[in-house]
Amino acid sequence: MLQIGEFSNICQVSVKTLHHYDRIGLLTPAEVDRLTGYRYYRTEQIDRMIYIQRLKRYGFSLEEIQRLINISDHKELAGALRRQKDRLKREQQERAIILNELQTHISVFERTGDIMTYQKGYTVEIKNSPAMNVLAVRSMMGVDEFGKYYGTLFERVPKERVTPTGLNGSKYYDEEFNHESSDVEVFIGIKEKDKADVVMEPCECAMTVHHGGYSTLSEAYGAVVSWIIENGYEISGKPFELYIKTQFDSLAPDDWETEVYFPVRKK
Amino acid sequence: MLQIGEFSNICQVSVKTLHHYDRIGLLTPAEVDRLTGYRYYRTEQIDRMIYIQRLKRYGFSLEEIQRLINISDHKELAGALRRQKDRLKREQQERAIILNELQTHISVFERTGDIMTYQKGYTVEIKNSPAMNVLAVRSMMGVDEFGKYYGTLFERVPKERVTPTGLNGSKYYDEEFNHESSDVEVFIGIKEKDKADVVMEPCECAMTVHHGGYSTLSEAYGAVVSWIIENGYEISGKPFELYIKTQFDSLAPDDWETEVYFPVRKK
DNA sequence: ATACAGTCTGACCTAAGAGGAGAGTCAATA
DNA sequence: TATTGACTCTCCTCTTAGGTCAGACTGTAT
Repeated sequence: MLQIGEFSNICQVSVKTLHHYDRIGLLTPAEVDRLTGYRYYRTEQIDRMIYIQRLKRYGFSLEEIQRLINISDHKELAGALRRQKDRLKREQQERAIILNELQTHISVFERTGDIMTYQKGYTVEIKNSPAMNVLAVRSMMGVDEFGKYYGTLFERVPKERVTPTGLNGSKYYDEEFNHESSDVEVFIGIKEKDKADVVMEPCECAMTVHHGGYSTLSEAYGAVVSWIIENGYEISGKPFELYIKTQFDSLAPDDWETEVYFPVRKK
Repeated sequence: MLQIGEFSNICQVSVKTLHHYDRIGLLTPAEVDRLTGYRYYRTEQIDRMIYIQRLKRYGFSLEEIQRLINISDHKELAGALRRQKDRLKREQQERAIILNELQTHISVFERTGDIMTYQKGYTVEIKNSPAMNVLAVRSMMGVDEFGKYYGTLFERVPKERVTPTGLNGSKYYDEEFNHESSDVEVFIGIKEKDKADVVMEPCECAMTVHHGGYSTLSEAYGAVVSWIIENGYEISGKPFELYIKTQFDSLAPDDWETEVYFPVRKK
């Protein structure tokens, strides 16, 4: 039987952590002295502790670890691990993009001496949005679900014998911003007007082109809205984006291109 | 003047976030109605908000962002950004190692059907630790500072005209485990006994070899301690590690090799 | 006048422990 | 046997970056 201090040492975790795990029932000591409350652990519990630490390194929360430990089905467990692996991979990619961005930002800053230069490069102009016939689906969705919805749209292409124009985008219906779920319509342009879900008429828009990954798209939005206010226009409709160059053109995030449109009218 | 809702929309942050930033003084509205408490923002503040969001993406805390915004010196700011870049890079590397580990773990699990197999592979044996004469430095340090201390040791090699044996390691004096700072002695083996800081005599040890990155070293410790208890030995001294194959042999983490020693005696 | 959307403050909640206070416990020494 | 010092206990507060109500105002449109 090991005292909590010895056990903590062996497993390389703090006593505080063991207290915590006991409280939440993730790893309860093999024995607890009724009188003194002292916790005693068995050597067999080291394995469990090490397993827990490993799952924690893999990025699972303690709550998830609880569940994983109680899974007896091999396939279920393997599935959970594989999903976590995919999650980690996606996160790695996102962070790689951010790192790249930071690197660029630093070099721009060192050349120009202005920390804002990097985000001020938007040229906003008034332009008629293109007329488009689109297949569209509108729903509450998180940013990471866009792909799913585009999938369903592209599945309809052969079924409904329509011809994609290659011009795809999404429109934001939200009044207030929310990260997890927004009211978004994603759409793909098609040639056949009669088969379209929605016909988007051209309208006067303030527009800019965003270069780079989507994590900085809000800067383009900010730039356009600032421009609209400062130039005596007002917003007259919901904004939308057109994805001009994307990952599907096998380009790196740095080379992606997105057009941001805000319908406007002169005040 | 923009209401908080409009401003939140433009900048793609929630109203709550704006409340929060106001409270901590990171971004206070240009005007607050004395009577109603309503917050009003100016369009110029969009830039600042966007800058804040950008720094947040770079991984700075709000507190750090406060400080960064008030830095007027270019070099200082560039330095902070570069340090952050290095931090992100290091984290990326660590996560890449973990991802690799998880991948291996999954494939081992799918082959063996046992989730523990991966961490049970330690062969513990009784062995005399090698006699060593070492240059050593002992201090309270965090895991990430090891490199620094090794640097100071290697600087002494030419100065004191000693001959490294290539056998390097560290010894842990802590009773209780602590992540941020442990009482550690790092040492490098040298040939000259008379010039050594410490002469490590051979002693009976329970020993195992750990393959892979250092994040899982605690599993080797757990394995050895378990073995010691189960095989009727007791720990008679402080444990230490010898780094046999490391990054300095230009190997990937998977191929690193570390020997873990625990001085023991038969009970 | 009323409805309703927008906003306010304030209180409590999150994950995974860290830190500390004050009290009790264990084993070895004087 | 008494005491010391190390170890452990419970309980409390604190951390980040906001999210989630509740209850009360406010502003505008009908």
